[in-house]
Parts: sequence; structure tokens; C-alpha cells
Amino acid sequence: MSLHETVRTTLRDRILSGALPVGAALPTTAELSVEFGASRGPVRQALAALATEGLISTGQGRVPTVMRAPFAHAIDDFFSFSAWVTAMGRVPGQRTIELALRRPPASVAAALGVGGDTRAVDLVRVRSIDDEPVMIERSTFVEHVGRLIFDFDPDAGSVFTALLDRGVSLEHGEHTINAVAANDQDAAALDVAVGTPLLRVHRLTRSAAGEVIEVADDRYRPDRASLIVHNSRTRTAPAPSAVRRTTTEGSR
Amino acid sequence: MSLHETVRTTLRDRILSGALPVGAALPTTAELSVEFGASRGPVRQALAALATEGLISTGQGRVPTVMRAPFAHAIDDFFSFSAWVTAMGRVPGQRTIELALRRPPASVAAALGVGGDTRAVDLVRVRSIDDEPVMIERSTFVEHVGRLIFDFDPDAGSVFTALLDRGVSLEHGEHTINAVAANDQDAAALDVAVGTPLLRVHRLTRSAAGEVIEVADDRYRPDRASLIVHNSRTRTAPAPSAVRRTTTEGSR
DNA sequence: GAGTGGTCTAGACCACGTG
DNA sequence: ACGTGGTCTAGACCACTCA
Repeated sequence: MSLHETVRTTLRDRILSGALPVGAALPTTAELSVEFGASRGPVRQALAALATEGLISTGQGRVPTVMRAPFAHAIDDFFSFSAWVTAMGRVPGQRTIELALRRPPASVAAALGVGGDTRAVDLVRVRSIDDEPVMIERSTFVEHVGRLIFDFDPDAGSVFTALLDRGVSLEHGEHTINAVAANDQDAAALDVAVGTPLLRVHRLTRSAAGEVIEVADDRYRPDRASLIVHNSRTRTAPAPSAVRRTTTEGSR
Repeated sequence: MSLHETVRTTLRDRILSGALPVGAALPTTAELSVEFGASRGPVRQALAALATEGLISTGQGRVPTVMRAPFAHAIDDFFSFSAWVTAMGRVPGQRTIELALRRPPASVAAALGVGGDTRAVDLVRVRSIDDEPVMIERSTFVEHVGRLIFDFDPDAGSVFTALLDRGVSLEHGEHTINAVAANDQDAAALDVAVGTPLLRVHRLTRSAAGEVIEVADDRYRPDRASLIVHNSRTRTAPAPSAVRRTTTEGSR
């Protein structure tokens, strides 16, 4: 692990453990440099990361202060339902409704960046926490990645990590969030009435090279799951939070 | 503007203008250093920021590549409805339904971190784009900030920027996102039927010092607005995206 | 005014991807 | 093998906060 990662995870652990309670001041960058045997560069990199996580508050001339404790130390688990649930100490579950290789509708093909006559792999699953259904996930993968799913059991665990293990690059996510009424399939899968408001997340997953790998439509029972987004004003941070708001009706 | 900010905004403008089309390779850090007369430090800081914005894709040994064009150059406008709409070239509007100084319910008082007998300022507004209602916003401010709102017209424009101008520190936002059915007031304000699914964003705004300034409940018509969240896997970036997912039923 | 974080430089080494 | 980005150092200056 690189030096700035060590500093970052160490400090996060101290906040999580209560050694650094909410409101407490962190050591100065100079002190941290001595403690970790590092120069100020890596230390500041670690603090900047914690600031954009929303754990600490920084500012010129001000001593960094603990703002809140992390739910868990997981961060980028946005990508993996299983990792997210596991990090919370709950038990994730999944039941596959459908796994098929077929020609996607034109809109999905366009999102995937493939021609209309190219086949793709559809995967529909119900995801659960402690055996209670929480989300219905409709994914479409580009063919060369989707074919890998036929080689393992999607009910066994995380498709995301299984694909990573097979060398698939899944680096960037673009999530468009809004609300929809449950349709017949949603209602049956999530055990709610038709028309119940659901939290809908439309996901576009890209490789490191920028190629679209997956297009997905996830629908959550809002009484069982929410999304939390933290952000700080740009100000001085090396990297801003990656949040943007948009209208649906073709804003550009 | 600091050097890394100059590099960042310049590159973003080039992507937005099409000078750097999607898929194009950016100049190497060495070349950018020469161009801007900077060392690699600020250049890398700028590239890292663009990567967490989701505009470019980076990686060890790989040349940074343009992934997508920004909707607009606005970034942290998550905080300001007016700034967001304006950045899209639309016309924001607002109509105040209520502005009152009163004792908040216990749950809100707790979120604000004040005692149950302390008064706070409630502000309920309908926000619109091009005269079409898009969102109903129910805010509660701590008293010493909320009192400032009585000094200006909340229908005139952005309360957010007006408060900033008066020296109020609004730095961190924590947004919890889910879906709800429209109640009577929602339905009337947004011109939808009662029970229509709405996108609900519960917002906690904090000062730089970590004090809670505002608690808000924003409800969007999902056919007119969505949220977009970009994130990349932690990997090498100096700062991760600040996104987290959570269950609603008291996960911690 | 003292001390803090924010910024920048110049140089170095390493890990990785591409040709 | 080469060039790339990723990381780190040592030192410097500035802007800001706080006592």
C-alpha cells in the first residue's frame, strides 16, 4: 500500500474506533509527517481524500477537524451490492430471474455503443439483505464480458468481483438517479404493491479505457435502502466530489 | 486562481469546446508542465480532479483519455438550484409558500443540533425551470442564519448565494436520496397526482466548522429532474468520489 | 505574530502499459 | 526498452486563523 493510502486508512480507522471523536482536531500535517516518516505531500493527499469523503473538515489556517464517523470503511462499494452489504455486517443475497444472450433494444444497444444487430447478455436479479428483498437489478453486458457470467453461478455472490477476478476492467460508474412507480415485475420481486414509489438508479459502467461494459437499471425499495452522497464546495480540495444534477428532458 | 485550478479549467474548456473530443488523448503531464510553466505537481492535481469528475480516464502507464464532455462547467452547484439551472442555460424560478420562525419538531431539532425549545426558520418554496415546477423544497435553518432570510426576498433568487454573501459558511453537504409518494401539498405544488413517485433528497448542510446550518427535504418530479453521480474506483486517485449507499432502517 | 494549511518547485525512483 | 503516470522528498513561500 502506498504511503498516502496508509495514512488515510490509519486515520479513518482512528475516527471509526473513536480514538478521534467527532469534533476533535487532527494532528497537524507536520506532526503526521513525523509520525509516518513522510513528507507533507502524502499526508496532504490523505487529508484531502478524507475531506472529500466528508469525514474531516479542512481549511486554510484551520486545524483539520473530525466531522463524522464513517458508516464503514468501505468507500467505492457503490459498484458492488455484495461488498456494500457485507461491510455493514449484514448478509447479502441474490436470486437470478433471468440470464439470456439476445439482441438488446435499440436504446440499450446505443448506450452500449454497439450495432443494433449485436447480441448482449441480459441479467435480471433480485438482491436482498438478510433475506429481505431490497432491489431488483436489470443489467445488460456487452457480449464478450457477459459471456463470462455463464461460467459461474450469479447466485453465488458478487458478479462484480467475479468479473474483476477474470481481468475485466470496471473503473468508472455514471449513475442517474430518479424515482419510478413499481411495475408488475418490480412489485412481485420486491413484495410491494404496483405503483409503489421506487428509487431508480440507471448505471453505466465503463472500463479504464472508457468502453461501456454494462448498462443497468436498479430499483430499490426506498423504505429499505437509500443513497447517501457527500460533497464539499470546491474551494481548495485537490479533487471535488463527483456529483452533478441534471434534468431528464434532454438537457444537452 | 491557483495554478492547478487554471490547468483544470483550461482543460475542461478544451473538452467542452470540442478541441479535445471524446476518445482523444490528453498531452502528457510533461508536456502540460511546459505549456503552463508548472511543475508536475499542480498538473497532476488538475488531472486527478478531472478524473474524479469523470471527464478523463487515467492509469499508470496509460495516456489520459477524454471519456465524456461535461454537461456544463459547473461542479459544486449541487448546493444551488439557481446556479445549476442557470449553468444549463435555463431560467430558474421560485415561489415562496411559507417563511416562518417557529419551534421545529423534535426530529428536526435533533438534526440541527439544538435544544427542543429553540426556534428555527422554516422556508418552503417551489422551484421551477422555465416556469415549470420541478421541485418542492422544505428547509429549516438554525435561527441565527435563518433570520437573515427575512432581510431579503427569497423569491428574488438564490438563498444560497445570498447567505454566502452575508458571510455564512456553507461548505459540506450530506444528501440522502430515496423515493416517496407525493402528498397533498407536494401534488398541488408540482402539479401531479397524489401518490406520484417523487425523488426525495434529504439534505444536511454544514459550515466549515462542522456546525449544522440547514436541514432540508427536497422533492423532485422525476420526469423533469434526475441526479447524476460519477465515481471511479479508488485505485490511484488522490481523492475518491464521495458516494455511499446505505439502508434506511437504522443501519448504525 | 505565531502557527496552520494551501500551493509550488525540482528532482528522483518505481510500476505499468504500449510498441 | 521506453515512456508514461504514480509516488515521494526537501524545501520554500503565501494566505489565513486564532490567540
